[in-house]
Amino acid sequence: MAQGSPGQSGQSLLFLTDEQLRKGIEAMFFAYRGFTADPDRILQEQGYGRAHHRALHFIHRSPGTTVNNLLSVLGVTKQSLNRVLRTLVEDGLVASKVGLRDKRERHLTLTKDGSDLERSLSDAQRDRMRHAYRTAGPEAVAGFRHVLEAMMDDEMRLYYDALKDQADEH
Amino acid sequence: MAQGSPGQSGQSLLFLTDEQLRKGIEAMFFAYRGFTADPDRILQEQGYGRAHHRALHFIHRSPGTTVNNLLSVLGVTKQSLNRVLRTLVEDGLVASKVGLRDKRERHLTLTKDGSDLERSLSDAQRDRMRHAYRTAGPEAVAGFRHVLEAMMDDEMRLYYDALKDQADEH
DNA sequence: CTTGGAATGTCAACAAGGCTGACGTATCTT
DNA sequence: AAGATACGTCAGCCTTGTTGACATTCCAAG
Repeated sequence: MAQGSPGQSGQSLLFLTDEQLRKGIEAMFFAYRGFTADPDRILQEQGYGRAHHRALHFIHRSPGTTVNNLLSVLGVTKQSLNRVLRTLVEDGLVASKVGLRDKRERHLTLTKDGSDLERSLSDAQRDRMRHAYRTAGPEAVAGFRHVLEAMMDDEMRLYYDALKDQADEH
Repeated sequence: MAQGSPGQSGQSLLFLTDEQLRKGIEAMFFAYRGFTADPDRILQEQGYGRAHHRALHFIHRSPGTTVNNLLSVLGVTKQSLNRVLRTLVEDGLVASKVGLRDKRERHLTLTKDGSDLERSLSDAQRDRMRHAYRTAGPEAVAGFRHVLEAMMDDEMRLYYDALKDQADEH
């Protein structure tokens, strides 16, 4: 039923057929596997999982962030995040400091060791991303970002934009 | 170190800076969450998980496929797949028939109920994909697919291309 | 000042869904 | 007849999601 009937409005809508959409869905599935494959290997060697990677990434991205902030961005429960965070703190990769203004808050930063691991993880992930970008070219990359941004939940796009803006002010 | 040194070859390589790559990485992260959000809601109502969705998707995509085929495409162990497959067969969503030529094989197809659930899942996922495609436009979509394909592992691209080709012959 | 509610973070227990390893049973294939 | 292949299963482990209960801290109303 959703097979775009031709001659819609002069502009071709062939890219919206169910078949094209299915290809996009499978592309997301297979590509995401590649996207996480390299960091996953490194993490496994160290006895960590993908959840640790996500925590390290966003702490690196927003040093001094609170547990609650991280919770919102990661979209998991605080109990789930806490387990991951605890091991990272115990292992000396993340520093958790009680807030000065509000002592209920914990401000999170990476230690030297944490930075080192984060770097090795994001280097691996960037290498693959760079390869994909270089292969596809600048215009494809613009389209890639465009589609992904349109695919996010509105709430998530806020976090995405906030991080993006934070990067722009320098 | 990976901040693209300017004046490389006349062509701008600004899209390969670490900052651009980081934005791409976060776009993948947030977009994938959106990508799975809608089916996840439906699945939860029915007491299933993402693993069931993947199985249903690829059985729908390649009716009569064998367990081994599915294993390769999904990239999980047979024990893991078997747990999911067993519940789907028990619940009457998937039919498992002994092979005619090779009786060791089981050929998997969706039942009426299985097709119904698969359709409701893929409708939800396609709706979001369609919205993203429509928002971004045909050229962006081409770029999107291009980058994703370059991001896959070679092995996975084989499965992706095989499925794609299968669709082309009609 | 006190007290109750809201916010923040921690501990405990459970479930889904990955994984490895070992094994059994049919069924090809040589 | 012997070995390889396809599939299923049992057992047990790990990561990472969930809910529920609880301690601490802050703030605002009385």
